[in-house]
Amino acid sequence: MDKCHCDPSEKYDSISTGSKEKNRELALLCKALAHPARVQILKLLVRKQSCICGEIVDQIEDLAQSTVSQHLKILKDTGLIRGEIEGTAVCYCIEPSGLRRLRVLIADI
Amino acid sequence: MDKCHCDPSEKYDSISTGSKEKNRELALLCKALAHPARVQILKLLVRKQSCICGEIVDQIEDLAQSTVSQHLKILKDTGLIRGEIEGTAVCYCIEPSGLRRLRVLIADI
DNA sequence: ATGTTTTATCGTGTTTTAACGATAAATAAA
DNA sequence: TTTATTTATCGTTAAAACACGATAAAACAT
Repeated sequence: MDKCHCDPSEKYDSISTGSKEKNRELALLCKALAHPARVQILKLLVRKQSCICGEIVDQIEDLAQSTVSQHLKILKDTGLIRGEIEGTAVCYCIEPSGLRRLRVLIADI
Repeated sequence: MDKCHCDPSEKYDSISTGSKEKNRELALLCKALAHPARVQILKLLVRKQSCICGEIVDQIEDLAQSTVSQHLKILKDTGLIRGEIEGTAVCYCIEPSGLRRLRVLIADI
């Protein structure tokens, strides 16, 4: 609860808020994690370092299969996970570069 | 592009994806950053360690004053920034605990 | 007291997200 | 070949996000 005073000596022009592109990129990654189910899926895949097939659907309780499938698609399109067809099932796993990128951009804030 | 095989030996029950509450919390923080303008505002306030009054509106080009105000409100409600009335202006600054929390939860993934 | 500046809020329209059931597509099993 | 299993996609509905102009509220200046 400390005070908060403006310092007019600092010029705004001299402050870079990073490239527009990076901001957009971070916003997209964050949007992908802007839903509890997607956070849960990502964590699940991080912890089970080998990948998980469709039982993700069972883990995410209270959501229909089609809904979970949508969430998986969002994570995949954002580059945070990867899916590979394994017979009749599909095997999802972390896309490490995506997660790394997220961490870098967050650190950049 | 390495292979991706399921390991049926790992039991899903034994894997914790963190408390539902934490997942929800991270999702909310991420949602707050799920828009480029909000990312930009946050970065601006981090870099200018003393706070900035309404010129944020000028920095965020192409958005109306009322829209920027909405974004500021979202960041404030999420606990990432703080606003304090300073005469007729309002002075925004980072809420360090919020950003710290975000970093912790991201690291937790 | 009156007018000006700054910011928040309201009302509105548009777009995007979220969720579901139903169904299609692909493979495996019978 | 037929049937079952698994997953993605389609169509729909409801809710939330986004953006804007207009306006209200508060403090300052005249």
